[in-house]
Amino acid sequence: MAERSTRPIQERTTAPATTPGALDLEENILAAIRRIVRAIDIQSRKLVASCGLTGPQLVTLRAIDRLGSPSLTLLSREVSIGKATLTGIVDRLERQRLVARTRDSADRRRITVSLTAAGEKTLAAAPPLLQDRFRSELAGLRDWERAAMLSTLQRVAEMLDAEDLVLDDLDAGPILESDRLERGPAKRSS
Amino acid sequence: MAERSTRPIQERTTAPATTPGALDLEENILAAIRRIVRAIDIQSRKLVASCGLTGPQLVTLRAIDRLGSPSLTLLSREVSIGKATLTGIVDRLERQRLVARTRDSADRRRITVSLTAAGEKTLAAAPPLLQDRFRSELAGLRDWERAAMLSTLQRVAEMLDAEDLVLDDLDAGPILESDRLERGPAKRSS
DNA sequence: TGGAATTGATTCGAGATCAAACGAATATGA
DNA sequence: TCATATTCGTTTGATCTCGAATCAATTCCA
Repeated sequence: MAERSTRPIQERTTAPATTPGALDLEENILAAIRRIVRAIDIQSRKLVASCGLTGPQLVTLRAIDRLGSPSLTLLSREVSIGKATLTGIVDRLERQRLVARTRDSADRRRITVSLTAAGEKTLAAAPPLLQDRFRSELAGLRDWERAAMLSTLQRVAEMLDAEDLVLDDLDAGPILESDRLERGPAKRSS
Repeated sequence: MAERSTRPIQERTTAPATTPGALDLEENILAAIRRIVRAIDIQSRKLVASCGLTGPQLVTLRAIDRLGSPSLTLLSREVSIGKATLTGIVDRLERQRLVARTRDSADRRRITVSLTAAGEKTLAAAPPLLQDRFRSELAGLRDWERAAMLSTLQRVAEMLDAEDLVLDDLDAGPILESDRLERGPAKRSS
């Protein structure tokens, strides 16, 4: 602090655009998100040590298992990862012999990805993606708290990404699946 | 839509591991976070087009402005970015002549980073970090809703990262500054 | 004083991330 | 039929991300 007084109000050249004070909120939101992202990334690296898979790799592996033998584009939509990125992830998964690429005979542009036996085995043995501490704290919450937490995260996600659904192509319908969890006001703006 | 009924309950190959149903919550939470991350990343790339700075670069620039001429380690803590990462970001910022590194004369291990005139100018002209749509929706919320949203995000961040505060070193005290916003129960676990 | 431990920053290695550009295959329309 | 458009996956280029290892400077203790 104390510094603060040295630099008056810092000349807000960029217009407030919203309510005064809202800017700080934005920065705090961003800061919280940054911390979340970082924590998940760090957890991902620990995962590598314990089972040889990174977070995105494990998420991808799970999605492949869930979807059967999806095409890359479908998989990309499912896990919210761009096709370009997914290509690299699948490359590394394939290098470890956990998945296999197959050209679709009907539509030869398509590549389907499927788990190998080793992949299934690895998947079955893989630890959870989130920190144990998070999971136990989560378990300690009341149902409505959990629901509210998820709901808030999904709300933020919607507010942020609905606008920019560009990502390579990604035109297909909404992928939202927020279980039943009523959507609240649902402010369908725009 | 319609798809929904096609995919029953999705064959859980991986064992539940906790309370049944809890896993789905985790996956949904993770999915929401992934979407948030992606949206922010995409926004970051748009930022580059509009002002030549990426999100992390802008965040860093702002923190430098706010802190005066911080050392890299302090800056690292402030923006929740590892020192290794920050070195690269500052490199690129320096390459653009927006900041300057200076060796601290008192402690010559330290490097302080400060804004150049060009950096200040760029910073003043930089657009907000979050999507306009997000910002306007945020502005449309009631005060308590905004507070609840921030509070939830911070709570999630706490639940996730308090455990893993390794990040190179990062031992110093809490950096939290969530303005006044009373912390609620404050569950000082551990 | 002088070696050991600590701290600050950088470098290295690996992976994730996206957009844009690309080549190949399929679909569409004239 | 054939040219054009669209879709699919990959490649390329740039950044971000971290931990671990490393080098330099400082502090600590004997």
